Amino acid sequence: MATRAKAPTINDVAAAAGVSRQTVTRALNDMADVSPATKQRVMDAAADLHYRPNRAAQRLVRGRDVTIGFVVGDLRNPYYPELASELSRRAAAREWGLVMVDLSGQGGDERVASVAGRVDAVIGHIATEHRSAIDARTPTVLLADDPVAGDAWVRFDYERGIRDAVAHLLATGRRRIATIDHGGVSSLRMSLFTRVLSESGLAPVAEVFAADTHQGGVEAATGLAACGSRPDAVLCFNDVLAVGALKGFARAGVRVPQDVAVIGIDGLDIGTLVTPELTTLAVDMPELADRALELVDALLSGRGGDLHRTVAHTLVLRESA
Amino acid sequence: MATRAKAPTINDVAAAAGVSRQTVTRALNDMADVSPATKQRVMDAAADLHYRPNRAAQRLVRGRDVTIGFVVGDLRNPYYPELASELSRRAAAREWGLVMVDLSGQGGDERVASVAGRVDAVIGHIATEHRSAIDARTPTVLLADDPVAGDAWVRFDYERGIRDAVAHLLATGRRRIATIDHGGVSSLRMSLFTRVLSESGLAPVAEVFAADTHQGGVEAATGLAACGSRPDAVLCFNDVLAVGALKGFARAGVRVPQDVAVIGIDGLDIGTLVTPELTTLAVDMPELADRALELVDALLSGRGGDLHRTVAHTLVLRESA
DNA sequence: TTGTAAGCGTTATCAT
DNA sequence: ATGATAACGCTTACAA
Repeated sequence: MATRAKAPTINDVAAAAGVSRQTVTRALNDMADVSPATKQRVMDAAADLHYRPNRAAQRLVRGRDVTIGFVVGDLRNPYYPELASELSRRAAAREWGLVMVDLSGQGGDERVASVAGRVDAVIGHIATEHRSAIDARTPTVLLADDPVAGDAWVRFDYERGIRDAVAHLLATGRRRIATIDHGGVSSLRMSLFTRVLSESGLAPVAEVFAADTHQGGVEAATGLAACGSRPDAVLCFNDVLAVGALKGFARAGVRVPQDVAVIGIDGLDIGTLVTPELTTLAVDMPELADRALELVDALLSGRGGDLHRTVAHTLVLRESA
Repeated sequence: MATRAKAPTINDVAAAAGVSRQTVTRALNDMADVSPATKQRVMDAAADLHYRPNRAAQRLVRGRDVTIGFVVGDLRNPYYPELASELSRRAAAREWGLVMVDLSGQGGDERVASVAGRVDAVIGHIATEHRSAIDARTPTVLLADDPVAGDAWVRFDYERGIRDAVAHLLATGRRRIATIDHGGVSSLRMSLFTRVLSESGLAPVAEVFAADTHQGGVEAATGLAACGSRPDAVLCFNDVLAVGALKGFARAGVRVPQDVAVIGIDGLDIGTLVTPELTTLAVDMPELADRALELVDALLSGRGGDLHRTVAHTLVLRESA
């Protein structure tokens, strides 16, 4: 379609039906003042030519509308759908369209660039590597742990949640604490965790890096379970990894939470699907969605003000810790 | 924005900068032949007025493009994101945009209607109640268990999968078989299951209806576990319910698969996250996505032919049965 | 009932 | 380097 010869226009239909463009519009849009016969003739001609009105043209003449793009790393990480669900609901309420782009797989850059070109604004956890793919003029709201200068963003504040988590772990007698991180270097959230831990004179007994998938969590936990001095608590980069860890430990015969406490980050629904249910640092998704859209609004309306927001994670105690 | 006074146009910028429209275009799009001074002046004026090019106009002049809408019942059921992920990838390959609409919550009808108006075609598991909200002229590809006349659709064929499942259950000595269905009346897939079962002279020992959520599954299993003559196998309407059932049984102290076998339908990733891993009737998502887009293509290009496809579910044996 | 004319906001072409 | 002048496909007055 994108490269089809040329789509029939309303003029083609008019010509085929032997009427004017106007009559076609009227017939096709069920407007008054069209004789049944003419209308039928127009409809037939349209069907015949496989005519489809050009949306861009329709919108141009009908007036402005807003579409925003939501860029996600991988739709299969439930974090994104959960956030998307909130965004979708809220965007609809403002009569904004919401386009989602999944960056997993090949050609992420192209996809980011492509969506940026089709929408009025972009929201997303956009990895640094993809940020340059976004046209500088496309209003963008970044969702990130580490704020980036020059853009509108919503950042996450783990401070309070992590302090509560550490306090909880210590209170329940955990001392051999490990982390399952993701990526090549220590993530901000894990660094923060380590720092808070050090305030109590503790240091992680292990810091393992895993692929950001369920399987990565399984493997990381398997390794941890096998290592000589097994940890008695693990903080995971996110819930997906944590759920994987739960499974890895279960397989290795390590009981959670008796032998080891497991804490995730995100507060996803899957945390309640598993047994034991996952204790996690949860983010308030509705709030996150609200903040993000609020910034989009500010960006689109050009009204200045502070384009930065912070949402805090809170500790949700369930069964795994 | 949708109702903002009126957005500044390129003409406003041109006027403000004291140049022609064309110069503005050139300056803003980094084209050649613009003096640095002029360019700067234009940029300033644009920034000043918070000018944003009208996408509809840009698209109109740049040529046709295709956007398809994917209507989902609830993004939080992992089935949808998994399918969306496939669709997204494939749509991108064809240079089609993909808009997702989550129908959960209030105002589903409006949302369906709204998206139908913004896209070139719609794909989705669209409940009968919402179908009428789609403009009759919007090409639509329905994904459903029960084919509906007059539209293009992809239907699911459980026959083979269900036969394999029944054979497996019988071969492993299960005789007291129950179902956890969803909705008010027996779903097609469950009816089929019951029918196949009857061919072996068996009938479900229980048919419970649950809310289509994880929690619904938990409750259904809890009830089944408590009932006097507990089933030794359960087929669930989908994986989300099945995972809930797994949890409900675990809580009730009923072992899976020793005491009861649990089988889901869909083949979602979450089935591998839980312990024991879920045995399920899986659908080939990539294939499903391919078929759906193939039909969209046929619809858009107006080329006739058979607009119906069938994809079969296959039994994936894991640990729960 | 139907047709004519005038845009909608942008980019492309061709002058200047 | 800059500016007229046409499109792009559609809808909405306004005529006929």
